Amino acid sequence: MATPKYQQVMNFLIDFIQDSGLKYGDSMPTESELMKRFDVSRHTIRRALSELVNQGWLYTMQGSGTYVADPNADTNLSGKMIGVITTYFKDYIFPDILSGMDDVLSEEGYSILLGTTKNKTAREKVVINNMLNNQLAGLIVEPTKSVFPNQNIHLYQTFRDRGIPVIFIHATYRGFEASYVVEDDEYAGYIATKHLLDLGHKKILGIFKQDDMQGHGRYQGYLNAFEEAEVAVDHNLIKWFTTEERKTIIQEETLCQWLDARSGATGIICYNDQIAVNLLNCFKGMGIHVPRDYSIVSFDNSKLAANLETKLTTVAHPKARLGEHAAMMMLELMKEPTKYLQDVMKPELIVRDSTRKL
Amino acid sequence: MATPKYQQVMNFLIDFIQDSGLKYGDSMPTESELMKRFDVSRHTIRRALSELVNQGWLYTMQGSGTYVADPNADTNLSGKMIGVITTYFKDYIFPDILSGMDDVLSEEGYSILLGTTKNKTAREKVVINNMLNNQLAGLIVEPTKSVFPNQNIHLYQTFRDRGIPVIFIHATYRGFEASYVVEDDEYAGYIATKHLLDLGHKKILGIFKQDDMQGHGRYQGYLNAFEEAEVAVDHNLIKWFTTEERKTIIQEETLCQWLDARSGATGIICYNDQIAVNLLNCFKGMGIHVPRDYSIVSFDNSKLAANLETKLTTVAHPKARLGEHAAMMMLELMKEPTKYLQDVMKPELIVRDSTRKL
DNA sequence: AATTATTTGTGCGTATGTATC
DNA sequence: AGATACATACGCACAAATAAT
Repeated sequence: MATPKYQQVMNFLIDFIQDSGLKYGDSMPTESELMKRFDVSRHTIRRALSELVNQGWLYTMQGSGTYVADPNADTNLSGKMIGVITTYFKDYIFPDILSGMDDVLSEEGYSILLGTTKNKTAREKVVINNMLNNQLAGLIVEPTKSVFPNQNIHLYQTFRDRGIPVIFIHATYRGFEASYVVEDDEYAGYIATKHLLDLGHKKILGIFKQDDMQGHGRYQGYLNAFEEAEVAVDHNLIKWFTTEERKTIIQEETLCQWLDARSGATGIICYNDQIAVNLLNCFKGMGIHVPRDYSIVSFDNSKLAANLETKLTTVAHPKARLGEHAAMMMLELMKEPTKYLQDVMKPELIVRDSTRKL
Repeated sequence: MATPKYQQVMNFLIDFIQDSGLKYGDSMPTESELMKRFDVSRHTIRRALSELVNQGWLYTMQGSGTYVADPNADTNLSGKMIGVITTYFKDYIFPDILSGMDDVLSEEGYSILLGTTKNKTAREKVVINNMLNNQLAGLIVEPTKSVFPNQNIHLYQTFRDRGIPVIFIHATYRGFEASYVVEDDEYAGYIATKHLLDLGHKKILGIFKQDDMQGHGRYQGYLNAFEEAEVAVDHNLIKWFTTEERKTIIQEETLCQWLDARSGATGIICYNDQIAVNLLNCFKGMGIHVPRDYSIVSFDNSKLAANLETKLTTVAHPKARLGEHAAMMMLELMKEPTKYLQDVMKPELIVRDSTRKL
């Protein structure tokens, strides 16, 4: 015997449920009907049905009938989980994002299953596969190396094939239509640069991250501000760095050279607060004063920015609100998994002590 | 009929497995043996066994027999998860602790299932129950309101009954023997206070948290340092606060009164960096200078402490290392679930600019 | 190396209990 | 109250894999 009869019945019934588009609560044929249709004993039918109940396809009510189960319901034993994949979650803005999500999701009885990729696609693959093995109700992802074509996209597609909503935050993967909640990075870059231009700065250095979409977005905003102000952009003023270089990009020796070769610059747009803090520390050692010698605008408005000796002018990242929005979007998508929702959040400039009028 | 026969058989077999301490791979009685023993049909036995297989207790091999399954093995579909319950995880030290755990656990292919209690036992109960519904390989818990008798302890006991290791971090529940990784809070309070005493301070204010063990531990260390230095303790100098009061405890109006009534004090021991930061901000508005007017020592060495205008002298919390230790302990306990392990980590004093010699 | 007994897997038939409609 | 539908339970037969002889 190739495949046992009860398995044949199971396979038929699964196809039947999917093809005929049965929804939660729709009733299945009775056991005796199935006996006749498949010409097998009641025992065989019951075996098939009970396996399907166990797998979460069906549920039974004694005296009433057998019905199609809601795949997202808590009919199955496992608790409700939302997977969250981020690059990191230590320090900086991730705890706030996660906390915002938790506030919303825990209210609805969901727990967060956490995974970090450290911005490495190899780790991302491992993490996603691990998440696939758990029965998630939804998945929220901060993309890893979002500017590059990602070989893990088919894994995200697998979630959607299973009817599990996927939401990207912070950035998206190009060429992959999906729901997302992002900050308007271009606008952020624009208002940061415009602020310096408005203060009279013309020669403005830019330090941007090369391997995520945020860096590129903020850079584009930088260009837009210059274009609007009808000031020519000097591409020689831009410095790009990668995840791997993020800790070594700001060092006193190289920084000295870089600045000397670009004398006359009076403003700096800094990819984020962390880089800005490193910069300030370096400057301290070099006898460079902010904002006297350089006006600095950075991004994210992390805790650091407000507590430094020279408080940073920075573009506030929505953080907790972004997490909340993503979580609320998830709750919506779980009701209508076929939809794609988008949410672009406007950042806000916070002027502090690191910028001055020329 | 009260309970069906197959369920009676199931219950018996579960007890049998647990009581006789059967391990992974040990063989169960054969179906015919069980038929005789329970005097039921083969059908009933098979029904009981198949349910137990489904629940992950047993596995069968055709022609060979029925065997006890390894609860921690990946025989079951779900990915490997470690539950982590904390009071909060936003800002402050929790991201570091979690990050330390993640570094170790992700290496071994585990994901972290997160739950936050916001220091409320009602929420703790919900979170634990949610975790119980997921098949965890282990549970790491930061206790909620650890000084009070906790009505959720029986829930933690349930985990252990299922052979799932439970580790407490940060604090423990009184009267509940368990594995834990904690900071030596008493020692932390001792070295903080001793530092001020060594600098010549005698009248030292203390601000402590009332509803967790850390506060009490640090307070005890405070007392110990005074005792060792043979200086009498003035209990009037101590201020206690609760979770609910943590945001309002430091306010200019009340602070003024409090300090006036305790004139002559020159040092302050602050429950943690957050309180200390609030204190410094208040002092700024009141024209009080640190360390000129007061020497302040706080605890935790959070990111805040090093980036303030007046860099805080603080007792460094192991943070990431604590997370790593807890994770490594978990890996050990999963091999030997019956053991109880303990790890008390010594904190270290970091002297910065908020203290001075009298 | 082949046979045999043991053990689980598949399948049918029947009877009775119990909840629902 | 009765018909219907699922739940529990017993018994039998044979297949397939394994382990021991």
